[in-house]
Amino acid sequence: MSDALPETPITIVPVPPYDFDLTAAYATYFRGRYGTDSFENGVFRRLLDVDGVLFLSGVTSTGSTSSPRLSLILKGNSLNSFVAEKAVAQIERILGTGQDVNPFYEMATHFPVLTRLTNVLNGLHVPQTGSVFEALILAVLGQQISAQVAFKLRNALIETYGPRLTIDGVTYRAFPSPDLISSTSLEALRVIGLSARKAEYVLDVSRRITSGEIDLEALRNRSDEEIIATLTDIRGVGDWTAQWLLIRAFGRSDGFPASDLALLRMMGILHGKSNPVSPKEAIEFSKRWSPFRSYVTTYLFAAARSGHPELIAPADSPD
DNA sequence: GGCCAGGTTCGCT
DNA sequence: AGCGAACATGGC
Repeated sequence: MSDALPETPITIVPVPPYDFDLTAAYATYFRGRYGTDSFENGVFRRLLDVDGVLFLSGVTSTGSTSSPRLSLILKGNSLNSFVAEKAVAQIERILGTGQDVNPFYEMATHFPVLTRLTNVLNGLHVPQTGSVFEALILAVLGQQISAQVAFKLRNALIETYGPRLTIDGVTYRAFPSPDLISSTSLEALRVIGLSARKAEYVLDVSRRITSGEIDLEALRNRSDEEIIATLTDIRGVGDWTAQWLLIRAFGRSDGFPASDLALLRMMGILHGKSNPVSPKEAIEFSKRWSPFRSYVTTYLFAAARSGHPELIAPADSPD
């Protein structure tokens, strides 16, 4: 028997409730296509880099939110059961299938503002990035500038440095590894639109990872506090970036990017104000949502981006 | 044309 | 500790 499994569908059973459409849409920032990922016509695709070998994954839903089931098809040149297993694990993490949102929903029943979000966005899990490095670079590129510009910079970086694989006439890209970025120059990074400062951050962290000085993946076993301390020692990483990584790379439940302008504005609206709350107020207020602030943050952004801005409104009764 | 966007660092008090 | 400037680009 052969251990090759080309194009054999693999079944994944997420922890319910799980809304595949919503979660996959979030993974592509509700844009359909975002760098390495696409979600079009019900198919989520991503080019995976498994130990340097590239595979195209295609995921579709074959179940429902309350009884979820996903079908995964892998395509690549050297597919065998060993790498397939790793690829499945990656997809499960990226699509957050193993997360259990029920404890969060239980807490949400105590807060009208949250109940509204969890009702409409029922089954949204928090998508994860392919690696901690990927989340870090995407976050640095997104610092301060508008989502529009961040989109452009991120795509340009992936286009320029991401390894590619062509399947059925379509070229897909994976996220560039630290060593692929390490060998570039500040000038080359500036050409694709990065500021001198962002270029320094990106190059610096890539080289420190390549040299072995930093091991971001090793942080997965550490506490939230240790992760934040280690990350914020890296040039270019402040509290905002570290908190976003807790949410999107480490899958922690209580990340909260308190200096995020969009988040502060949304929380201002929840308070019935037209101006943003201060980071201090936001942290104070958010304590009642602990330890599920990653979910609150994700659901607020999902509401704003997915065509449900009305969900972000003051509660009828105070929280 | 100016100002601000899903921040961070650096160089001042 | 706390504050202001600089940073790149695009949209209003």
